[in-house]
Amino acid sequence: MTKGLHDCSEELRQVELKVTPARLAVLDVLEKTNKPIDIATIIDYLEANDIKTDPATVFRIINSFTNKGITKQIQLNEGKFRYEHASKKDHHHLTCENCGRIEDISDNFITDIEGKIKRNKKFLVKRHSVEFFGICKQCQR
Amino acid sequence: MTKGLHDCSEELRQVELKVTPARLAVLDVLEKTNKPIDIATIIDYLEANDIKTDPATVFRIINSFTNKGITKQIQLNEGKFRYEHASKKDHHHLTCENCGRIEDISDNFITDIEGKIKRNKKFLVKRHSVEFFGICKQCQR
DNA sequence: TGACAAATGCAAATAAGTCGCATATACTAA
DNA sequence: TTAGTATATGCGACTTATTTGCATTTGTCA
Repeated sequence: MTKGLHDCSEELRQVELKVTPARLAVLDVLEKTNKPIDIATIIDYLEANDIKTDPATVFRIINSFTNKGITKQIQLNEGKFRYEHASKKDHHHLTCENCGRIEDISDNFITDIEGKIKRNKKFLVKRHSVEFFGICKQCQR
Repeated sequence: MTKGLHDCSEELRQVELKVTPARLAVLDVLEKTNKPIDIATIIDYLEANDIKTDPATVFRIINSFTNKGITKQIQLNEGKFRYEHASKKDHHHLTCENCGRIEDISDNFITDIEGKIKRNKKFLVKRHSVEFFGICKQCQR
């Protein structure tokens, strides 16, 4: 049993989710990928690693993860959701509309704005989604 | 022929889209609503106003509008798109997770960030999506 | 180890959106 | 004003993303 797997088991127990092979495998992809990933990609990964699961199960797993705060649901103006491990520090994405590459940028400005929104609008911000779309360095050549 | 209708016709001609009843009606809902609206709501409105159309047509209309820059596609972490008239000045939304109300806030901070992104990351931002979710004033009581 | 709740697999259902094709309609130019 | 043409629409089928019900399996914990 590797350290990696052990950590993931802990993570599941802490949110009172049973430790199952499918869940460990999904946690595994999320860690390996480190970018917002869609369900189809997760399923491909599981298949490639001979972990037999049903798509419905993967959807259920990801939903339980999101409910428990293990993952965050993200939308990049596609007709589907992507997911990212919630342990990543506050950050946003730069999505290249040409090659699809997704870069991260740190979030060191939204907090101020949320304070402003609270003062001016009396709206209590609980979460935000900040996404940038454009052309990445490589594709500008 | 009302002034309203005439304006909408102009808007369509300017982007080389033929002026049809369905398109005028969709432009009409978009103006009346003034908030990001989903396809189902547009269809409901058309039905309520006895404008006979097929859902496929509405999807096609909205897509052509978005391609021509008449509307903007927006995602509020639902499994679908919403659309908003592009003539609205740069702004973002505050979506209440309790009652669903959508408020606007003006955008007077993102421009700076895009300059920073360009300098630091050499990523050329072409558009952004900035959404806040939380609890609105009314629902905080 | 056995019981029980929770997780999974499978199949079917739903929702959002797309596509092909035949027909209808808006625009253009005569 | 009208005929011709390109475009838009309606309809039906289809795809993709996601959900749900239900029977079965599997973690967990005493």
